[in-house]
Amino acid sequence: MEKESATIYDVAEMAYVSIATVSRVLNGSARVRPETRERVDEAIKKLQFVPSAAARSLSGGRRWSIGLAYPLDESRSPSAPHREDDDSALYTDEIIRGASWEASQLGYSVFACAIRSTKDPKVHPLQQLYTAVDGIILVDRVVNNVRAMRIAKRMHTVHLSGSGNSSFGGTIQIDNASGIEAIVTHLSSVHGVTDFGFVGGVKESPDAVARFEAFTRVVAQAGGVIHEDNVLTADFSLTRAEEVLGSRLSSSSSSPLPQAFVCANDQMALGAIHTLQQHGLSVPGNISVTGFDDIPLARTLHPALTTVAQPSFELGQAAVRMVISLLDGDVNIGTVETLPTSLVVRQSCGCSKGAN
Amino acid sequence: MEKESATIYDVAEMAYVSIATVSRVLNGSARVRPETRERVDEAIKKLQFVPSAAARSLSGGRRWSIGLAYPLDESRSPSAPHREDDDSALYTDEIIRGASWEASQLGYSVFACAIRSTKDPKVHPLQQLYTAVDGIILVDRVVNNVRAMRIAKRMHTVHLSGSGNSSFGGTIQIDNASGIEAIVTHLSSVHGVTDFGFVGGVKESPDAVARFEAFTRVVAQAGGVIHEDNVLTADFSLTRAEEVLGSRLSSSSSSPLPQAFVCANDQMALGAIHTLQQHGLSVPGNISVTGFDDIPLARTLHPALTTVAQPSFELGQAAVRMVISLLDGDVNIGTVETLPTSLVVRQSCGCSKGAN
DNA sequence: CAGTAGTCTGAAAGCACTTACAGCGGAGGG
DNA sequence: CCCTCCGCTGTAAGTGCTTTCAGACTACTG
Repeated sequence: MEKESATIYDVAEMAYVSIATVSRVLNGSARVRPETRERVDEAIKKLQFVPSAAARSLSGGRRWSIGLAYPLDESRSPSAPHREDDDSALYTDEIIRGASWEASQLGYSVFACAIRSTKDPKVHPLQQLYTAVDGIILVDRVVNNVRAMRIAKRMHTVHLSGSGNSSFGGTIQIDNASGIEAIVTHLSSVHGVTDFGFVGGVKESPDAVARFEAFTRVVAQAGGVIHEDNVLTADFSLTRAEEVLGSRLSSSSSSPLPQAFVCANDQMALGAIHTLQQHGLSVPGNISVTGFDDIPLARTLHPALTTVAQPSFELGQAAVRMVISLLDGDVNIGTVETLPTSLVVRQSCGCSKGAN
Repeated sequence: MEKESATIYDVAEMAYVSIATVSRVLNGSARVRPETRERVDEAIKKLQFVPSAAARSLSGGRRWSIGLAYPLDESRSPSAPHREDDDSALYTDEIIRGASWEASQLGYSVFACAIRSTKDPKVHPLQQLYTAVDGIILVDRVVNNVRAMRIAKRMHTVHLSGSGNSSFGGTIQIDNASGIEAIVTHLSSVHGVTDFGFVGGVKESPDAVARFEAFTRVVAQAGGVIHEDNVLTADFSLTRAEEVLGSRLSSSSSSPLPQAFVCANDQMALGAIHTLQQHGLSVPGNISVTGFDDIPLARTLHPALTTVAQPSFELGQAAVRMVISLLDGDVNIGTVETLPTSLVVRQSCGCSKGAN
């Protein structure tokens, strides 16, 4: 069953030159006499020769490809059907598209590899990947920090949505702070909200932390208040958000409900809206809810979700650009790039349909 | 800027053995004395050694990874914002997830690589990809047949949604015929449709051809009629479908409009519905419209689209399984596997909201 | 016409593995 | 006690490329 193909030796033979010359033609680097180059090109075409990336990379050349590792949601198994709220994956897909597009502009290609966190095979997929590429993009927390460090030690790495404190590669992050700021400011100035609640994510996520910090800061600046009972922590999932908010509503808290719940992502906002409605509260009639991410579902919902859009495509592009800069030595380890977010006003904040 | 890592030599030195023995431990193949093996394992751990996939594959070993090439929609560029009907991409994403999942079950990883058709760089991304993997999955028509042949010559290949006449690899296709059959039968027996119209795709697409053939055959079997004027050809896109249907409606045709338009995919069905509504026709009041693919948008539409669901995830899984079988020699070149489709009844055929 | 700079090309040394093949011991049989 | 065999390990060749170094040749100079 073995397949075989022409090698650089075959080309050299056919063109009456040495393999070194063929290599030069291939890489366009050194000066080769035009007629020689032509002979070689012809032989390449005739033999349908394609240089082996394996050999090429072994000998230290560039592979012109960059790897992108992203988490494969475990809920996506053959047994589990597509879930409505499972659109978090879309976020990743869009990043991959941005990365692929940008890479192709720059003469690279990206190999995207899904990593299953629960699976720990003898040889990690990431290891396969990173010996086949020039640099690696790590989406969010595909791997733990230990492994990330290990990878970064032998491969140029950029983290997407990382904490930014990574001294072992580049980081691309979005401007969580200004996104939250826009939300809170809108709520405060347009809807007159002064009493705020928050539904946050896990503390391990840099994004979650950044969003919460920005939240408390901006609310204080706007002169609003936050009752401790109204600061909830879920794990970025819809169901967990429903649980924590459910128990908050059932408990006899001393503080009143806030006028608005700011959620750290859209999934949790959906959960929050659902739970509030179940408890007989109208959104945004009785209480406003906002999200973060702008997943596609957010716009078709009733009420449509007011949220913060992340430039997913651009995130991918920026990551590719940074990896290549790292490769070329144009940029230093530890560089952090922050991409802007934009407020998307819909109805769940209290704005009417046509507004903005 | 160079990164470096431990090699097999370092491990050998630390464990007081030869590199051959290290290699044996790595591959678990030959018999190595337990205590020796232990020493080697220890050294590997201590040095955080990871074998270079490049070197490994150069010397003939398996890479334990398979490539997946898919088309990158050109409409997805930085300048073009996300379009509502652009969900065709989701189909691919789901295939990739299925493939990744299955591969990880079987100890492989998949590298997904987006191919831009309009871009023809000096070195094709596919070439990068296929020297880094053991086998390749080609989604739909990422590359033309010539290139596909060339690839298949030196690499085990399986086509997704290919024509199936490919003598140069395996093929996974969906059961277009029974999907269309289900649609037509439903339309005929439940809604009493006898006069059918069709909105088809480009002739180059095996899927388009198969769907149209099945359509004519089954309508005939059901005793229905098809007026030639009502057989429209678009290119799988929403806008093109709007155009061709628009000119059909404006023209003074001798034949009446059909009772139902069967469309070769969902995008075109959306276009058809929109155009019909623009011309003052109600769907499904005056005319039924059906799709094919079951894109997410199909269910949130008004009216919700009756369509045929493809098992995208399973498609990916099957493809991976077949590549590996090809690799192992368990299956022959030219094998074709057909996956079933399922009818999804919603409202655009005329069924009421709660039905089915 | 020798000297010298400048072009182009080839030989060969890696790169980090896998895998015959050979060799080295000790155990068992004659 | 020698020979054979077997289980384990090392030697070395091969994998397809890049790149350094040096050589061959041409084309100018003085």
